[in-house]
Amino acid sequence: MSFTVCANSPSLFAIIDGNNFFVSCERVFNPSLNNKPVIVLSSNDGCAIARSNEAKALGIPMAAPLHSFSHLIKSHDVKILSCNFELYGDLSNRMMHILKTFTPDVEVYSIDEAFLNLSHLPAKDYTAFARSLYDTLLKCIGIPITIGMAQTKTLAKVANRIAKKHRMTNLILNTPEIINKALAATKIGDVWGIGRALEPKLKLHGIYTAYDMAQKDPRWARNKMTVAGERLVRELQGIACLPLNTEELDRQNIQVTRSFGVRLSEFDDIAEAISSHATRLGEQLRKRNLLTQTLSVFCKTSPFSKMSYYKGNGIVGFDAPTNDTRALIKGAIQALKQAYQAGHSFQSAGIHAMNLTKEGAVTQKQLFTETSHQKISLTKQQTQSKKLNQAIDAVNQRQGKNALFWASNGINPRYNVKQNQRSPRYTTKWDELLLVG
DNA sequence: TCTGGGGTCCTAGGACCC
DNA sequence: TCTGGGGTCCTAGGACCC
Repeated sequence: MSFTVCANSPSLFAIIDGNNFFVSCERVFNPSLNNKPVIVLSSNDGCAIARSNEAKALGIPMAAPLHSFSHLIKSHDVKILSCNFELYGDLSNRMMHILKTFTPDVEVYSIDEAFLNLSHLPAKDYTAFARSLYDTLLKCIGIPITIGMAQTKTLAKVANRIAKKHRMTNLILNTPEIINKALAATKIGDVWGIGRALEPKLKLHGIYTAYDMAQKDPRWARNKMTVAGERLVRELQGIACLPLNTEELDRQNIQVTRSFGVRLSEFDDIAEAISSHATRLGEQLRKRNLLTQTLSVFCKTSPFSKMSYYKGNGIVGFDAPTNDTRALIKGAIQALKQAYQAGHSFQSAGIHAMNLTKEGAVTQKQLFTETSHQKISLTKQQTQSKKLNQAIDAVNQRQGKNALFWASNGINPRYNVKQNQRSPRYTTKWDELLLVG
């Protein structure tokens, strides 16, 4: 793998992220949650995926399963919410839109984070700019943010982390003294790019903080951690290796995975879930004008169960790349037959589309396997499928998800996830608007 | 009893070719 | 009996992120 240090890279990066983002989204429409411990749960109300500062102070860890802190919920009146990604996604879009009014050089990094290039600003204006960004987002969307600024993305992440810890709205690392102090105060496991597996390995080499890592020779890091290690050391040393990616790239793969509301054993029940996942997948592919050549499907038992763990996989390929829901469902069920094994208590199932291509591009396989006559008849069929899928998408867009659905998804499906505490989708559903009495 | 879901990048190793 | 070496492509799996 080739390795390059970025040429013409911004001389100052900012990372902006929404504080406890999902909790903050909920608080926008429900101020009674302010100043209280609040938790947002993962799909199926499984574990904590966002915590307010008050909930963090109670010692509820990230990704902790609900049952492991149920005693705290009662004793400290912790407010519990199911996740509402439609709401979070919409507020995220609004946040990114506002950021782009400040500068066009925005990289949307995740639902709650964006990198900005601030090189165009005079040095004396950095803090005022950050303050203005904070005030605007709080006023227009109601989401508090934290801003970290430094000469590389990795250092900006360090700045952001420290700012958050000290409840500051922004922090800039702009002198060697401040940078070294910040690095020394950052545990190696808290550095962006160092995960669970690398942390203990680095400690064996006497690296406990980001400062220790920054003292290493990049060649040493490459030897121990391959190209990512070399990049990390250089970034910590202030040499930008990660560019600002302002272009939104096409997805390389799309997956739809859900755990079931209850354990399922029968093939037909799991087939209904997979059929529903294939429907969601089709919607995603069409929204992005993508086609898939290959589908893989899995079903698995719970990894936490005392019973022996089972995961089955199945894979199907299509003659021509497709995003037609009917073809996807048919292929997915075929793949599930390979993955399924009777006698297990299944906990979740998923579908994964790979080898994605842009709609309109003809593959080499099509080019050489179809006569012109076949090509014309296929095109006609594809046109009909496209119209059908478009019509269904339009109805569901207007009338709500699943207003029209495929019978194979099940009339009263047993796979439905639990979402007992979901807030209204205030900003995207007319019948769920906030009412002021 | 109860433990999420959706991504990316990188490498090693096998198959295959000349 | 003696049986190369270098290249590409693909896939699985591990690591990371949010």
